[in-house]
Amino acid sequence: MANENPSLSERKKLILKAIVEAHIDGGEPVGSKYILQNTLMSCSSATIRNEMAELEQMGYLVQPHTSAGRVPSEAGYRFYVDSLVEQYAKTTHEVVQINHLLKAKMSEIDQILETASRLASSMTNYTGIAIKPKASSVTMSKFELVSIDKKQFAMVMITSSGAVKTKKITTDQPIPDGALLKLSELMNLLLCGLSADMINLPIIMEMENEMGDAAFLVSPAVKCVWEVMSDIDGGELRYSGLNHLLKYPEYSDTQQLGQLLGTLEDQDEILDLVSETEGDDISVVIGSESPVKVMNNSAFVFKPIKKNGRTVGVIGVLGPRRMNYRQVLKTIEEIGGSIAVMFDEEKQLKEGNNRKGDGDGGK
Amino acid sequence: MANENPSLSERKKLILKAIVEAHIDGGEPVGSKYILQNTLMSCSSATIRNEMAELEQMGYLVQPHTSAGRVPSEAGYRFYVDSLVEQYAKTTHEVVQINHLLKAKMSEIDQILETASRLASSMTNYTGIAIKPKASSVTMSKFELVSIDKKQFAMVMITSSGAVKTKKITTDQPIPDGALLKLSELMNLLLCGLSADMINLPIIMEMENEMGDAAFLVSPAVKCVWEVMSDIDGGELRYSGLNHLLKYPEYSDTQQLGQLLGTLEDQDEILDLVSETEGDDISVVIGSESPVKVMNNSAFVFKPIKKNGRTVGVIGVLGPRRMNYRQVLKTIEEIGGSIAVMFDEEKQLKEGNNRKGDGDGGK
DNA sequence: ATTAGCACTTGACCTCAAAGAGTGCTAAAA
DNA sequence: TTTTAGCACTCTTTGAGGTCAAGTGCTAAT
Repeated sequence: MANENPSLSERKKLILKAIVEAHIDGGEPVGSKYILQNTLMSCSSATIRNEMAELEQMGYLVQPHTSAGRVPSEAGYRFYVDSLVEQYAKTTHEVVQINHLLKAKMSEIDQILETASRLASSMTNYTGIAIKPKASSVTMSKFELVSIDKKQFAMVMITSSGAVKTKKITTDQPIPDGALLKLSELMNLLLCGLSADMINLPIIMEMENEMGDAAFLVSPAVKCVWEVMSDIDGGELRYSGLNHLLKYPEYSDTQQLGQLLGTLEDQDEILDLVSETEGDDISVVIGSESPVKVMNNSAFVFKPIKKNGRTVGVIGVLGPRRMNYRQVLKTIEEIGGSIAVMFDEEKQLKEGNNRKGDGDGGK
Repeated sequence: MANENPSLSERKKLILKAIVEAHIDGGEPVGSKYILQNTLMSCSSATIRNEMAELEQMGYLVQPHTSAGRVPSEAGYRFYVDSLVEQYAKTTHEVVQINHLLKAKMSEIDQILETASRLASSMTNYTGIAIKPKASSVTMSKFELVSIDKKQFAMVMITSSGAVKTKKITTDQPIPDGALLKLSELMNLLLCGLSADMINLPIIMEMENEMGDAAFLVSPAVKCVWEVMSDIDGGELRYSGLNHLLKYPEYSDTQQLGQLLGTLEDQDEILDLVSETEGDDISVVIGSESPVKVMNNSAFVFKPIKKNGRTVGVIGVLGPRRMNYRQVLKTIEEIGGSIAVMFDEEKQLKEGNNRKGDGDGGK
């Protein structure tokens, strides 16, 4: 297939590499003069031109038009990539961060909001937005430990708001018989009702003390609890269906679109905008009614999602100012309503339970 | 604030509404003649022009330039939206679907892939892609039921691949004492090792028979199991960081960008492209090397994610053909490696366990 | 084999005029 | 007093023509 690769002279390789990298960098055709200046070549531009002409004949370069510089062809990129492919090496530094992020799971609310955003986008053909404001003061109301095998168990946590969280925990040593039962009793006794910052060293030490020879289980378990609780906190903004915006000529100016997206990335501005608008009902922000300047040509329809009276998120739709408000309003109302119903069902059941048998895991 | 709203004559309202809707539809300034033709107005264009002039003076309309039609101003949209806001009503038909989608949770693999895609995008400044191919033959290896309150319990399921799934189940009637224990025994006995399509009516009937007066628990529980198992199946494609593409002049042509995104939405083409390329290693598809025509100016770097020897997903980066291959290759390799390590840890632990004590939840 | 110099090609950019769309205004009609 | 018809006016859009700069290919000299 690519049989002539080895037949490239060293200088040709150097020139090809220089062209590819220059083009990657700048995006424009690169001329002989540019190469001369940006690489340490001991020859003139004419020589480079000759080599370039040959490289073009071989199929590695392409001229967009007669008097433009050269651009790498597919084969050119292919050669570059193939000769590069052995070179990359892991930078262990970044790997740690990757690992951390990968292991962080999505919370339940996150998932609902994400799905809602996706839904809103696909139903309206605009961009769906989901915002999770900074929540706080989550506590656990019940723990349950489920053995998976000798060295693994799952921790099931039920939060004060009734959400069920699962974490899988892996230990170095085999788990002694009965240790899980003991640990779960202990956690239900000591950790229920505590917010993340109330779990401190004395509590952990007491737990380790009580656990005896299975004390090694305490640290990872508590760490898990802590992670889950802090996972629930933290404001975030998700959007989906950006591609829909491209259909509208308002955003054919890539500049503006880029700015708008930048604003979305920033998050803070949108979060401000949303938190400014109080009330449970659906809101419509049109153009410069918002403090965000970039949104001059856009409109933003959104609705807070309440759970037990507290705002747990916002879902919405972002589109051109001339968006189909009728449809969007309907859709957001529907999705918001659906989520509210979901939460309401949970709430009613919990209240019913509180009235009948409170304090089953009491502290 | 908007005090003069009621002072609009009926005809003005009608015209304003027509202009807003025409503009929503077409995106261009709308002239008097157009309105005359597209609404059933019994007057001439001159009359409409007069009204439009007045509406403009009132601030509801705006002329981009002297000889263009009118475009609704912010106030115009505001008036339209406000007068519309009471009108939207729920179409209960769609609500059902919304509910269904909202309640579907993300699987663990999904979350990892999603995070990976996000990571890849933010680390490379191109578009991150995560693909979950059609998986199959998931079975459950253990069930555990955890009571939440009188009418709610959580079902913890451990799949054959070791993933932990949780579903919360809400019942109409209070759950009899001991019923959960019985049900969990029954499920562990009858459902372990079965794939989704092997759970059939006879099994369910036997379970209901065994459960006696708590038979009402069986149906929702089995349904849940089934949902979780089919949630794990099904190919899907996620991408994130589309906005990064806007930075590159290759995609400043909104047309092309739109087509490319359309291809991504289609999913099938990309799924084909990926499944065609076999092997564990990182792949680079440059431009028209791929069968997808739209990708002429683009390149796609991806790597399959294996778990226990089976491909469970693909992560990758999509960008302009002149992407920074060095960086992208490195990043994908890193993320892929991190995921592999995560899976490997799980695998090793499971194997260690299998050797020592297999069949703890045996059937 | 390399280099210097020059003619040549071609897209980018600017200007200008013609065309087209839609208005505002005025005067007549209802 | 309100509506309508007609017409001049304004402003964008489009395409043609012309200049400019970039970068090449080629030839002749080193």
